[in-house]
Order: sequence, then structure tokens, then C-alpha cells
Amino acid sequence: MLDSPYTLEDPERLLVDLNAAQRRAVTHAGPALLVVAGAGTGKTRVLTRRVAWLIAQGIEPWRVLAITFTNKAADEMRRRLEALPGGSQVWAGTFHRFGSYLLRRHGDEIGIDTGFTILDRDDQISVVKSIYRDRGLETSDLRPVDALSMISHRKNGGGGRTPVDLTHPGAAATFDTVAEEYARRLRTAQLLDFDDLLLEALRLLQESEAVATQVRERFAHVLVDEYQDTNVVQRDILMNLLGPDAGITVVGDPDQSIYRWRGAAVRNILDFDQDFPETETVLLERNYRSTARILAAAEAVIAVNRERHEKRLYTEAGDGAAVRVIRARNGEDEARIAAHLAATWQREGRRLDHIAVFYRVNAMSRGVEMALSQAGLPYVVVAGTEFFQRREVKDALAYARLVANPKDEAAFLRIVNTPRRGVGAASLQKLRVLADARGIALAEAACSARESGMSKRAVAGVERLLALLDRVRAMPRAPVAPILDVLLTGSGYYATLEDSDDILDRSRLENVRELVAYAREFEKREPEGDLATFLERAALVSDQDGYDGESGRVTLMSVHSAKGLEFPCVLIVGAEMNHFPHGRNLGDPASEEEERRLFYVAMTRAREELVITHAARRQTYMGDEPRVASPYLNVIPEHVLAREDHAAWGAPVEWGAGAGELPPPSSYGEDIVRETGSSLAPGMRVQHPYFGPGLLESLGGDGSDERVTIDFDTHGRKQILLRHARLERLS
DNA sequence: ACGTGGTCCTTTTTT
DNA sequence: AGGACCACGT
Repeated sequence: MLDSPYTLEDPERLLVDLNAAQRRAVTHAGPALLVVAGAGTGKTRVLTRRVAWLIAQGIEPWRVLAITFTNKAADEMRRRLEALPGGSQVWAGTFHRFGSYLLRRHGDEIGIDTGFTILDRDDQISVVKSIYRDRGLETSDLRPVDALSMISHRKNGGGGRTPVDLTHPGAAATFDTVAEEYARRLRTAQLLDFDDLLLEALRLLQESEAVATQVRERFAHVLVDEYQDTNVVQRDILMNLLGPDAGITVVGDPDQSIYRWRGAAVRNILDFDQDFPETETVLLERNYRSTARILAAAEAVIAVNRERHEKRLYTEAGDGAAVRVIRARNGEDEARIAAHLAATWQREGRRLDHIAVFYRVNAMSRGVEMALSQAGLPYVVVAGTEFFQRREVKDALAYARLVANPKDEAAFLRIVNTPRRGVGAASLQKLRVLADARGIALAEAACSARESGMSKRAVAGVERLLALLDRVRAMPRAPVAPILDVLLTGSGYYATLEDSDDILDRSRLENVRELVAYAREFEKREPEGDLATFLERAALVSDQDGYDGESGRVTLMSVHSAKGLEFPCVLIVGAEMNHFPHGRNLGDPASEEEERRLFYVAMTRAREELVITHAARRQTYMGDEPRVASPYLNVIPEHVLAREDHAAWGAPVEWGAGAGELPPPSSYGEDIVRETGSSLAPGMRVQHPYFGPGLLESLGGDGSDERVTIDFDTHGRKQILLRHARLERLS
């Protein structure tokens, strides 16, 4: 690009298109800088420019560490910095990748074998479940996933409340056993879970003076993006990373902290100036992304939160279109409306990849996907990890993991009998006994299968597998794709899928082949990369990594995955009480605030068009249920909204493939509320947006003072001012 | 050892 | 409505 600002010839060029606050951030010279950057204020740009600025000031690129929230963001930053001499030597990546990087090089200093493999969530669950089986634990005392979240909670510094209630008899004892055995198994199998990557990296910096010194001497400046979503372990890593002359820059927005549930501590950003002395704070408040109406709507929602530090976003963009709130009859209609809107936008000349649909839970993508297909609109679901979590892909990777780490228990359990080798539960039980007796990893004990007392057939099966693995390990410095090919062919994995007449196996085969293709691509992209690196990349993909902004398709994703992105047109579906905010997060003020921040994140992704939909009824696993609009929709000032009700008029409406207009909406809001109010009578079952269902006992007052008494199922008897409450009648 | 069918349970978000 | 788990039969 001709006018790229990324040049060292004239560092001032790095600043020309920045506003005053952004410039202050980019050029700051002190030891610690906190950039509080509201949504759409250009923080990514500031961060990248700052790296370039530091390099222009004479810091060697390889002495810069940039921690991003996704690999995608790291790639993006590297791409921009490439224009600078040495720019590609900046270390850019996620915290987990940095942890892995340190441990791969220096782990042995603290007793971690550098040939470790990484355990993902599915693997974690399978390890825990196998502990339950081997130790005779009861899942009714404590669910394996709950044991796991407690283990994780404990490891990452335990922000927030304890995720699981251990007062249930047997739960505490079960947890202790699981936690202890889990740690032991990971250690003997040279496995690190996601939390370990951070925790052990921290321990490395704390316990090895040599490594700490080396790292501190290397990095002259550390930059961290999305600081509001870091946890205390990550903060401690930073504190241990900085040499006396090193600088640190963090960028974030407390209002966009959405990962408390996995240990993120908003306190990190709020207390940054106490953790790092001589901090200067720069506030970015000018929003370059959204129209004034969208911004006003979003601000109204976030303003309800009490735990925040005030900041005021402003935009010089025009008012823009009204934020549309659409009430649909049910979930299917809602999805059809979403597809219809996308089709309309497209007809108006919008690119499909400028349109995004966000949902609170991934399960909601299904309905939207169906509606889009029926409308003939191409779409893409952004869930990068999804591919790597498929059974067949995990199987293939498990083979590779065993090659890299012969002790990898999770990988071993996964494929020891896939395809069938006659090694069932009974055989594995015997192997476990042997492994425990010798204090070695399960997969290691497999080498002594003969001595375990397994059946002849099982021993033969295990030995066939071991021979294959040995053969591959003997391939000297082979690239990854051939390794995978030999494994999948030699094991009979390909053959099994090819010979199957199950339709699903067709696509499984394709997925496995796609993985091999991915491996080839990896080799091209990172010629230096070995098998361990490949496996690390595969283990640490993030959902956004696969996102292509120019796919030409409508983009579907969870709100969490949408973090950091922006789209001209945004649709938020499922804006209903108990769904968004999610029912599980109601009742605890801190969780409720996080839900609201999540909604705020969703809204602030939009540049020009924001449409929020909800359904009057929805099919849930409990059956067809009446739904109440999200309370968030009640705090948005009406003058920025356009409410449309497609549920009020009886008959279902067919919206064909982008044909025609939506049926004339009835307006709702004030009118409907009063209408509903006057039709209320004692004895009715009603639904309140905050208090849920209840029995209407009496009506009183008049005019604007009209009030009702309701005995709520879960909140007891309350008097409610009718003009404040959006009551709905339940059948 | 392994496939089948029935039952129960569950439903958030992800590196 | 879908998946995970168990019991049973081969």
C-alpha cells in the first residue's frame, strides 16, 4: 500500500490520522500506560501504531511482546508490522501461546518435560470421567464438568464466586479425590491443560532466576490487548516479566469485560495503576464506529450497571437509522425475519459479509441457519474451534499427539481402540492397574501390555498400535501432513471410514482430509514448524481465527466470539428474559452486570444498522413456552427505537425467500402496555419481565397511578405500578 | 467385545 | 429435542 503509515522514514506519519488522545497513547514515553478505550474508539489501531512507534524510537522489534486476545488479532498485527524493517520479529500471540512458548523452551527448569502436549476441554472431561470410573466415584455426588470447573477456578486465581456448591454430601470428598488424581495423571502423562499453560509459565518465571532474567532482559516493552478480560495469573505473569527498564501498555474497556465466568478479573484493569507504578491513563472516548442512535441505545443499556467507571462515548457520525426492535411470533418466525432482513439489505446493495447475526447461545444458530438456507442466502458460522472438536479430527490429532508425547493418556485412551483393536474396558482396567503399580503413565504401560494380563487379542492390538507409532517416530524431521497420512493409513482409520456405508462417515472422511490439507497449509506458512508446533496451533485455535471478513456470506456467531469485531449491519436474536440475560446468571448482581456488558458488546459491534429481535413464544426443551422481551429493551430511549410487533396479529405469516415486504407491523410500546393493562383481571396468571410469572390478585389506582398486586411464584407478593411494568398475560 | 435400544437428563459463554 | 449413559442381547 502506497500510503501505509507503517514506515520508519517519517515516524510522524504514524500519527497523522489519529486524534489527540490516540496520539497521546501512541507516543507515551513513561514506564506504564493504561489505555481505557471505549467500544469503537480505535484501540486496535492505537495498539499497532504504538508498537510501530516504539520501534521507530529505537526498540528492536524482537524486544517487543504483544499479547492479543486471539491468534487472528496477532496475525493481523504482524501483517501490518511486516512493512517495518524487522517488524515480523515482534512476538505477537495470545497469553496461552506465550505460556506454551516459554514452557516449550525452558519448562525443564521447573520439571516440565518440554515434549508436553496440550489438553483441551474434551480431553479434560474424558480424563475426569476415567478417574470417576477407576476410583468408583459417583457422578451423582458431583458432576464431572463441575469438578472440572472447580479445578479450573482454583487454578486461575478464583475470581468471582465458587462455581459449584460443595455442601452436597459426598461432593467435597469426590472433588478432593478428582482434583488430586487429575493433577497426578496430567503430571505423569506430560499433559498441560489451558490453565496450566499460564500457571506453569508463571511458576517458571518465579522459580527460575535464570529464565526470569533472560526473559526480562529480552523484552523492552510488553503490550496487552483486551486487558479487562485477563485473570490474576496473567497479571502476575506480566508483573514477573518486566525488567526494571521495561515498559508496559495495556488496552481495554471495563464495560466489555465478558469472561468473569472463566476467571477474568475486571479488577486487573481497574487496579492497573496500583499494580504498575507511574501509570499514565489515556481515555479514548471518540467512537468512530457507530451512528449516534446505536451508541445512545448501547449507552442506555450499560448505564444501568453500578460497577463501572464512568466514561462518555461520543460520535460525530450522524443519527443514522433507528434501532429496530422486532417482536416475532415464535422462534421460527424470528429466524425468518432475520433472513428476510438480510435479503432486504442485500437487495439494497449491501454485501452479505457486512451482515452479522449474533446469539447468546450457540444452539440458536440452527434456526437462523435453516431460515437462511431456505432464503437461499449463503452464510458462515464462525466457530473456529468447532472443526477441531469433531470426533474424527480429534482422533487424527490424538494419533499425532501420541507420536509427539508417548505418555499422552488422553490421546491414548481416545484411539487405542479406534479403529477397533479388540481393546475394551476390561483390558484398559488391567493396563491401569499395571501403570499405577509402576507409577508410570497409562500409555507407557502399554509397552508392557504382555505383563498386564490382557487377552492375547488385546495385547496384539496394542502392539500393532505401538509399532505404528514407532514407525512414525522414526521418520526423521518429517513434515506434518505425511505423518498424519501414515498414521491414518497405517491404523486403518481411513479404510474404516472409506468402507463404511454410514452417510456421516463420508463427511468424517472429508473432515480428516481437510485436517491433512490444513497441515500442508501450516507447513507452507511456518516452514520451521514441527509436529509439536502444529499440535499447539491446533489446540489453541480460537473461534475467531477462522473468520474471514470477506467471505461474501452472512456471518453467524455467539456474542462472545464477536468481541473485537464490527459489522455495518448487526442482528441480535433471542433478546428475551432468561435467555439474554441468561437465566443462569440471574440472581447474582455481578453475573447480571456481566450479562448486560455482553449485550452492550453485541450492540456496539454495529456500524449502521442494528436490529434486535425476540419471540413471543419459543420452543425450548420444556416445550412451547411464552417468552418475555429482554429487560434491556426497556431502558433504551424510545426516540432512538423503532418497535415492530409481528406477533400481535393472529395468523402466521409466510415470508418467502426474500420476496416482498414484511407484513405491516403494529406498533407497540405505550399503547400495547395500556391495552394489556386494561384487559387485566384478578385471578389471571401474568408474566413480569423481572419477577417472572405470578398470580394477579387485585387492581387498584387509576390513570398513571394504576397499580396491581401480584403474588409472584418466586419473588412473593408485590405491588407494581402498571405504567412501569410490561406485564404479559399467561394462558 | 460390541451393537442396539430405551431412559434420563440437560441447556451458557471459550482459551 | 438431542445427547449421554446404561442394560441387555448377540
